[in-house]
This record gives sequence, structure tokens and C-alpha cells, in this order.
Amino acid sequence: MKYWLLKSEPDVYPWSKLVADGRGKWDGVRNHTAKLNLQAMKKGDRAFFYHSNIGKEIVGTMEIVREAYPDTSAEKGAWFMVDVAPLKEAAKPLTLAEIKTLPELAGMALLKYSRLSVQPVAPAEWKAICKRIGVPA
DNA sequence: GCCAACGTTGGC
DNA sequence: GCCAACGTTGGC
Repeated sequence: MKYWLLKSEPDVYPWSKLVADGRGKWDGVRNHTAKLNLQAMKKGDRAFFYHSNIGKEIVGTMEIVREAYPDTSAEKGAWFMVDVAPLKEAAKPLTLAEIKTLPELAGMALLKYSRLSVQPVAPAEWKAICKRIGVPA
């Protein structure tokens, strides 16, 4: 199983909406590196939901429930989307500011490639973050 | 094929 | 609101 981090601006698509819907389509990704990550996802992989811009924190965990398929929001070209379902809400969200202070998370893609909206998370990082936010790894 | 200009993302 | 990072576009 692989681990990922997906970013969304909460005023566009917040965690609360995903929870209310029970399942969501992760579309609109228009960056090639992010696209490759979407295509590498397997059903059953896990991902963090990160609120960018507002909040700047990891707010919950998700499961990939449908592997990459053509993005229905794309006018042309081969962009892809996946479907996700919420797993656990963070008992205590982990902010970007906190992530920067933790040595075990210093290598995160989130810090190095701040603009990448779909990025991989190392297993050790996944475990450390789950512990911090109070959800089962 | 190079590179300057420009647009977008996202943190501050 | 500003700015850094970085991807894309277009002139040459």
C-alpha cells in the first residue's frame, strides 16, 4: 500500500464536504507531476487531506476507492482523476508550521515542492503524522 | 532549442 | 497584497 497527500483549498472543496458526501471525485488536477502521482495510485491506498491556503493543515485521512480515469472536467487532453472516501478525521489537525518543526517530517515533499497538489508520503511519515493527529495508521 | 515574459499556486 | 517557485507560452 502506498501513501499520498492531496491538497484542496477549503473554500473550494473542504474536508467537511467530503465527509458529508461520503465519497468524492478528485478532479481538476492540471499539473503533469501531480497527474503521474494520480496514475500511480492503487485502490486501497491511503491519503491525507490537506487544506491549502486557508488552514494549511492536515485534517483527515482518505482511501483511494477508484483508480485514475479520464477527468470529466478537462476540456481536452489526457488529464485524470481518482475517487476518494474519507476514513478518519484528525482529532488534532497538523499544521504546516508544526510539520516544519518536526525532524522526522523534514524530508516531506510538502516542504520541498510546496506547489505540488498530489504528492507521495513515505510510510514513516504516514505513521508519524497519524500518531500526531490521533488517527489509526 | 533557448530564454524572457507571463500566469498560477500557495505561503507569508 | 506581495512574492518565490515553477510551469507554460511565444519570439527569435
